[in-house]
Amino acid sequence: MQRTKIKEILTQEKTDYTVNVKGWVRSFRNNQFIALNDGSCLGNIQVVIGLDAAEDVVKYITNGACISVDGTVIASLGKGQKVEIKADNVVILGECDPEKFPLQLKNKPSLEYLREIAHLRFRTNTFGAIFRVRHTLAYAVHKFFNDRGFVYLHTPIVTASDAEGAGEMFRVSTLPFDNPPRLEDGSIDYKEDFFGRCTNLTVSGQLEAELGAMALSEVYTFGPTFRAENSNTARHLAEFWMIEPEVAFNDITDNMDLAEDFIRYIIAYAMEHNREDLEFLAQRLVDEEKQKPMNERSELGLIEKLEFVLNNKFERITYTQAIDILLDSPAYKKKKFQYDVKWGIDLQSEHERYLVEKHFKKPVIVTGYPKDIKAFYMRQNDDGKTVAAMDILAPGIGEIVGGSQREERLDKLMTRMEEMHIPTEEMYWYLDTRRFGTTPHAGFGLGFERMVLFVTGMSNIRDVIPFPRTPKNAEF
RNA sequence: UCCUCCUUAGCUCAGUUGGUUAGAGCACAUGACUGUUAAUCAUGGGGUCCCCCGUUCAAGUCGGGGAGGGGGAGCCA
Repeated sequence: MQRTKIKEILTQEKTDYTVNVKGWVRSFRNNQFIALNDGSCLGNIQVVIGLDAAEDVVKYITNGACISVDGTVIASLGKGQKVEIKADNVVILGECDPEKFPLQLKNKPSLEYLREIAHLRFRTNTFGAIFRVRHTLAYAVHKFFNDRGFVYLHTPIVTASDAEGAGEMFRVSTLPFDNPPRLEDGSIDYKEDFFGRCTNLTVSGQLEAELGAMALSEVYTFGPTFRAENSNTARHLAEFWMIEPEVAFNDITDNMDLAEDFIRYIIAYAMEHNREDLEFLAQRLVDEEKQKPMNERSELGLIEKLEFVLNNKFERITYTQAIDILLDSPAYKKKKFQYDVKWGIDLQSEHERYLVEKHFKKPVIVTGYPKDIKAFYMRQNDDGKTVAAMDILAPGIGEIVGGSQREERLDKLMTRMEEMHIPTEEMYWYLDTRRFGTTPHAGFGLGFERMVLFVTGMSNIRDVIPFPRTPKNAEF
């Protein structure tokens, strides 16, 4: 018999038909009632077996075991579920020794413990919900851009460009570690390496995305990104997924509009398609925060927070305005900030948090940063001091989007690169777009895991990617 | 990398002023019961108290060092 997904049985609520279901046992009560989950949805189907069931089958129906059930869907005789399966035949597909199985759901295992058994944590309600939501968000990313005529551009994972300065990079090499070929001055001879030059894993697909945009008009990337920073925080990964749209003819305002539409669209898509999972995650957050003092709890529930983002425009301010707000804030006057505030500084986490969580209480887009704290490719404003950068700051997450209008004027771009000691000859391919048919264009990068954090209400980025890579951790 | 907290049974955690035999719930085993919803009840097995060194008559408990993890910060997205 063809397998039926548990989601289909639970949502249709039809009765009196025969089915086959397969899944993993979540609980087995009273030698009669199996809570079975196949990952198709949050809920379990209750499978009822007779008290006369074969003993050599019953003894292998343990938490974690994988079973196949043939039976009839009937209206449940008990309370707590509308339909259940009266089993005619149960086959043990995979035994699970309960004494050795590390995942004991009744103990409400901690997120930290589950991280250590990340290969099994998919079998919990929480991680099932997270990864279904993550999938939906990823799908919505492609749907959003596809519906608007963007081309999905696969930018390279291996790159020889280290010009962007977006952080430490992972070296890609086939040279022997212990005895690499060397030049006369003792430095490593990369001409002998696989690519004939020094190569690394990409830290951003932006520069290549710009090349595509300067012909295809609208492109986006969505791929893995690698940073070899020794960052040990709940918001950083060494391997993460980044989305980088790049649009010809867009200015900084178009760029902000695109980012806002994009964020709203994928949240709305998840709200529509993963309502049950999000409601479960909302309840999880409430339960988790019960242990916190009142003043540290979220003002809004998860669902309310997402609805708020859907229904309210993001606040748009300039960097200069942000500094003025901070200087005028009670927190500044009471010397609550650890880092000083003055025009020209890079905004610290505490400053961003104040703006987003205390002052505006909604996502904030900050534009017009001082050029000295931003990357070379950002378009210089007429004031000679600032660039057309934009950062979107989200409550609880911090920077979720970083973007800019790009400097399309060759002379200004070259001058800036020279000031920042970026080799213009090596970057000829980037500069060629400004030499041959240049035009204003803009784009941004969005950290996908940070988006998943925001939507699921989780607080550690290691819990929203299946197998997190962080300093000293590449397990699984 | 810095600050801070934590590490006791397979899991979650208690363990008083340093005191003699380290506990509970869950999980597991055996038995009972059978329309349960984290099923229930009874009985039972289960410990490198993270590691090393030290103080002490005596260390899970105090001190020093180390490892791993959490939270915050920096770097960064």
